[in-house]
Amino acid sequence: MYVHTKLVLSLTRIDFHFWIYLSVMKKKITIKDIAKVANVSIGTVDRVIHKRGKVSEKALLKVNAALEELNYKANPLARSLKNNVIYTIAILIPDPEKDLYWLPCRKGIEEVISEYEAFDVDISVHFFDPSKPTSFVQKGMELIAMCPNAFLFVPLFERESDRLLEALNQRDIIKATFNSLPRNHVDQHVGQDLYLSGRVGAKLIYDFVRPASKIAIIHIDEAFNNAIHMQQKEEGFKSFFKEMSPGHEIHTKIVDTEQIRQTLSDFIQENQITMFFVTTSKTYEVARTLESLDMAGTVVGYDLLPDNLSYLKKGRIQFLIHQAPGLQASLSLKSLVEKLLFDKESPKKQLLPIEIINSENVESYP
Amino acid sequence: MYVHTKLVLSLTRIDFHFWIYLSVMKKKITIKDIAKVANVSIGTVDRVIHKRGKVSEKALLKVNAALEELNYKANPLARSLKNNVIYTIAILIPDPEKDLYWLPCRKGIEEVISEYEAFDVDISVHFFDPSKPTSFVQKGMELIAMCPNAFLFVPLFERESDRLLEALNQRDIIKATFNSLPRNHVDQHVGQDLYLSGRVGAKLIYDFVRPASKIAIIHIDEAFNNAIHMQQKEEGFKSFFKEMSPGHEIHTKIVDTEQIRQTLSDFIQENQITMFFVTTSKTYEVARTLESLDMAGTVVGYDLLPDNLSYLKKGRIQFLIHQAPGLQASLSLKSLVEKLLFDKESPKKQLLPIEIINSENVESYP
DNA sequence: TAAAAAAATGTGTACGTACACACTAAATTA
DNA sequence: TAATTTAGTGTGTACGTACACATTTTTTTA
Repeated sequence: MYVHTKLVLSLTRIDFHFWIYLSVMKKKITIKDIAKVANVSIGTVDRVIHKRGKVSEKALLKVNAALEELNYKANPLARSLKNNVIYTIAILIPDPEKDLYWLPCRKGIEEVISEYEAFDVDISVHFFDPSKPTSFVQKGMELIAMCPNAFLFVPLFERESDRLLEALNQRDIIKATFNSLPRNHVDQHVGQDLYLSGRVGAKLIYDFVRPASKIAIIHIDEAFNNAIHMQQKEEGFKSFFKEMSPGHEIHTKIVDTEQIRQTLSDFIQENQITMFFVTTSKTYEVARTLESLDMAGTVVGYDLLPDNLSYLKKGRIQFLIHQAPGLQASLSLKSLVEKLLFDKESPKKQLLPIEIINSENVESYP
Repeated sequence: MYVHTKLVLSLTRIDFHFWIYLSVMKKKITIKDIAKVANVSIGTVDRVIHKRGKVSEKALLKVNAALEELNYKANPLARSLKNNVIYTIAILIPDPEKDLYWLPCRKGIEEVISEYEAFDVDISVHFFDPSKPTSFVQKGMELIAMCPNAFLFVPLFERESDRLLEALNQRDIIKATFNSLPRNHVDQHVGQDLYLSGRVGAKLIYDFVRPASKIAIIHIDEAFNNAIHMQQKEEGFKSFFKEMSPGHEIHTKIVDTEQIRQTLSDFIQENQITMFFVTTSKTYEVARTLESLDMAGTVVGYDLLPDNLSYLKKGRIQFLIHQAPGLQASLSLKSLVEKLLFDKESPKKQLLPIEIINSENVESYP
């Protein structure tokens, strides 16, 4: 990749420092170097590299040999500069105003946007209402119609996501998703293993379990049918207990956000539950209910929302599992940008670590 | 930053699609655009941007106005291309052959190297013997003498690191460190808050504590004097217990790697310790000792070494705190590369999250 | 007021890649 | 053998920035 610059100098005193300087210098291999070594013009080298024919067999051999020998790598900067195209990336995420969970996600995206402000990419963020699948499809279709080079979205709804993907297939748009569940035929997905996530929750609770402890899985959401992610967490959770403590009974409760406090309160008192695995970011609801009932309990749930954090510090939530929505968003966006600008390859499916948060290490998260 | 390209076209059928295409297209602002708007030559614009004078007040005003109005951002690609310099980065880390802990660190660096293979950076990795401070200084001095553009190292030893930093100050070399402890006057440091890290360990153990439990902090290392990081963890640990359970006695034991098993075994039996916070990656030594004594115990320690992982899965280690040496290394190297290539700014001090690992979420770590 | 000096401005070229176009040499046809 | 086609090759220019140098304009001096 590099060659030491050869040089022949009559070493006067002044030249001497120059020589030291140059002897350390390294030089990148360019097509010009290849052309020189293969004894052809840069045009021929270029034709070989891009395989657009019109090259004699003899020249082809020589150029390929030189390419190999000097280990040529095209300069991505020059390439990108010449390319002179502005790539567009459209992003569709749930409205953070409607659900606070998505706030870090927007923040992460905005950071990446300003990071690449000076580059030839045009990134735009759009929101849908997480409680309205139709808003998701509508906004999505609008964006797809504008034919961006890449479309990055949160596949919150199963069927609706597949509809968008179908539309994307018609056009030549890179398909990328993050968070929630990976769909088929997506070019790139960044997320977490939700089944494993459930097992992690189970292990955290298991460490506190006594034979008599009553355990419940709580799902808090308005659109449970579409949210398979909660089901996957439940499966993971149960699989762990099946292995470690097969006899232990585990209650499951789906709670609507309407009259949530009363429902929860009733459920807890009726069944005398003391250990809770909450599958969504609304974990604070359980902590709050326990607090109002003045009951002790072990609560493990999801995400670093302000309300969750305050209960974590008060000791009413023992652990939170961090889904890092911001990181997921920024990672997937970065991958897209670098793929477009420098055609850097990135893994098709990237599962981020499942991070365990307690009252202490929470301080180390931004 | 962008302008919609204006165009006036007589719309024949063929032109129509062309028009649609162009009307969506955006164009980056270049110095050429600025020159046009300010009604001067690009040379003048260039002089304004680089503040090298020889510009009339009138022109300066016009150019600055245009710069402001169009929100000009120099194209980092073109700039870097023109720059045409190969930057060198020298890296000095402990030899992974001598201490397995550093293996992911080397791996992380190698990944970044191949990631930027095609760019104008020349990154070289060098090793020192972590048990020999002199080897650290010697290798370090050699590298500094070669005058790289940046020098990235692990400040494992206090005094010796400061000696290197002094040498670096003589020359115009960017000073970067990761892992261990941040030193003064470094341009960039990536690490973890070790005091907080100790508190996290304390909290993890605290959740299991019964009034009668005997707790010990175990330091396993050969050169404790130089390793302030272990002291910081101890302080953090104790501070937590002082707050939460002031009366609880906490033993502290420094163990040399020589005759380690015997020493540990004796210590544990004599004091009837059941809960252990091990401040280094050699946590497996404690787990192994407990296993051989056939004693139950709670062990919290550091890092995902193979031996630690196997005891974690066996249940003989409850939690590991992940210091992510690989991530620290790759993050700091990336920052350096991007600073040199695109002069992207990065925070002077970056503290990574303290990650808690148990037998389940360990699967989600690479 | 002309000449000289200083200040301001514009032009040209390079970085490395990519591609259009012009060109030369060999192969085919009339 | 000349005219034409075709294969193979080389040259020139653009991308956006940065800087050296040439040129123009203004100011100062004689």
